Amino acid sequence: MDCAARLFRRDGYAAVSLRDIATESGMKAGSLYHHFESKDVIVVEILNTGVQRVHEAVERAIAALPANASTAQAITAAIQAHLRALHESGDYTSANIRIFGQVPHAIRAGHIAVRRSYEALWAELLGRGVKSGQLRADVNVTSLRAFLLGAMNNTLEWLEPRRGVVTRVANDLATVILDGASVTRVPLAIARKA
Amino acid sequence: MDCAARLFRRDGYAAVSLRDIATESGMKAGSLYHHFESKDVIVVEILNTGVQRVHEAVERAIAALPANASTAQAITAAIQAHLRALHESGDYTSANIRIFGQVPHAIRAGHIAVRRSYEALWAELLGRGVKSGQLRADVNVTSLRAFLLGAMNNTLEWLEPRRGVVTRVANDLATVILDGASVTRVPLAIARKA
DNA sequence: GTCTATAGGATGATAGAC
DNA sequence: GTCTATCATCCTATAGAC
Repeated sequence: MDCAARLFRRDGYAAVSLRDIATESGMKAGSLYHHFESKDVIVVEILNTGVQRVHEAVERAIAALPANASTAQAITAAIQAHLRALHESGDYTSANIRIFGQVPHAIRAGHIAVRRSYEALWAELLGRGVKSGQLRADVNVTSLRAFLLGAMNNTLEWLEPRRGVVTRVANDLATVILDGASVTRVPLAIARKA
Repeated sequence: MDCAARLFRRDGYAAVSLRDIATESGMKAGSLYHHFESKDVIVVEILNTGVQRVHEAVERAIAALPANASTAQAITAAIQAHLRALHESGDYTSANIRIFGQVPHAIRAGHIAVRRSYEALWAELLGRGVKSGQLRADVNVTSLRAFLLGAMNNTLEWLEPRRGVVTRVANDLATVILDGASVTRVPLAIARKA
C-alpha cells in the first residue's frame, strides 16, 4: 500500500499500472492478487486512509486547544493541521487530493462518505463560530468551507514544503479568511485604539 | 475540438480515447489523424483555449470598470468573471481545470506558459492593490493569489450552476477575501457610523 | 477526407506450477 | 505466497483503398 500511495501521488491514477506497483514492492504483477482482489480496492483504501489521516490530525489539533479558545484560534489551528498533514505526513494524504478527480465514478462513490464526514467537521467548526457570534452571520458557511478546503488542497499544486513555509502559508490563509485582505474595512488598529 | 472538450470535461483525460472522440464527432478513429497529428496536440489546444477564455473574460471585466474603480471593485469583478467563465461558458474552461492535473508532464510543459500569463494578471491586480494602499501590505500576494485561484477552480467540484447561484458564490468569495469572516475585526458597520 | 484493417504495445485479471 | 504464462481487451498511431 505504501508503494502504491507513493506512485499514485507522483504519477496520478491512470498512469500507475499494477505492474508498476508490483515492481515497486519487489513482486510480480500476478502476486498482487493474493493480497488485493482488484486495483479498485487498493485505490479506495488509499483514498480513505488519506482523508482519515487529515481528519484525525485536525481533530487532534482542535482537541488540544484550551477550553476557552476562540473560533478564530480553532480555525487557525485546523488550517495549520490540515496543511501540515497534507505536506508533511506521507503519501496517502497527497495521493488522495491528487487522484480523487481521476478515479472512475464507481470508486468515488465508495469513498465519498469518508469525505463527507471530514467536511462535516469543518461545517461544525464554522457553524459554532456563527452561532457564538464570532463569525459573521452574513457569510455562507457552506461556501466558506468549500473555499477553505479548495484553497488548502490546492497548495499541493504550488507550495514547495521547505522548512517552516507550510506554517507561514497556513497563517496567511487564516489571516485572509478571518480578517480579510482589504485595508478599508480594517482600520481596526485604529478602531481598537479608539 | 468541441466534442473532445466535452468528453474530457466529463470523463477526465485518460478515460477518453480517440475512438470516443471520433464517435462523438461522427467519425472513425483513423480519420482524426487527418486533422490532428496526435492526441497530445488536441489536449494542449483544449488546455490553452480553456485558460485563454477565462483570461479574456477577466480582462474584459476589468477593462469595463470605471477609471476610478477601487481595487476591491476590480477584484470582485474579476472573481465574478472567472467563475462565470468557468461555469457558464462551454466545456473548454472546465475541461482545463479538470484534466490539467491528469495529463503527462510533457503536455503540461507545453501549456504552462499560458497559465503563467493568466496568473500574472492576478499578480498585477493584487500588486496594484497593495501599492495603492487598498490591500494590506502584510498579506503575501503570492499566497493570496493561489488561495483565490484554488478556491475558484475548486467550485467545479461542488457548485451546481443553477440560475444566479454563481453570482452569489462569487460575492461570497469576494466578501470573505476582502473583508474576512471574523466579527471581532469587523465592527466596521459601527466604525463607519462613528 | 473518410474509411477499413492492423501493427505494436500496455493493461487488468486469471490459471496453475512450485 | 510468489512465480510464469497467458487471455482478452483496450490503446495510439499508421497504411493504403476509395
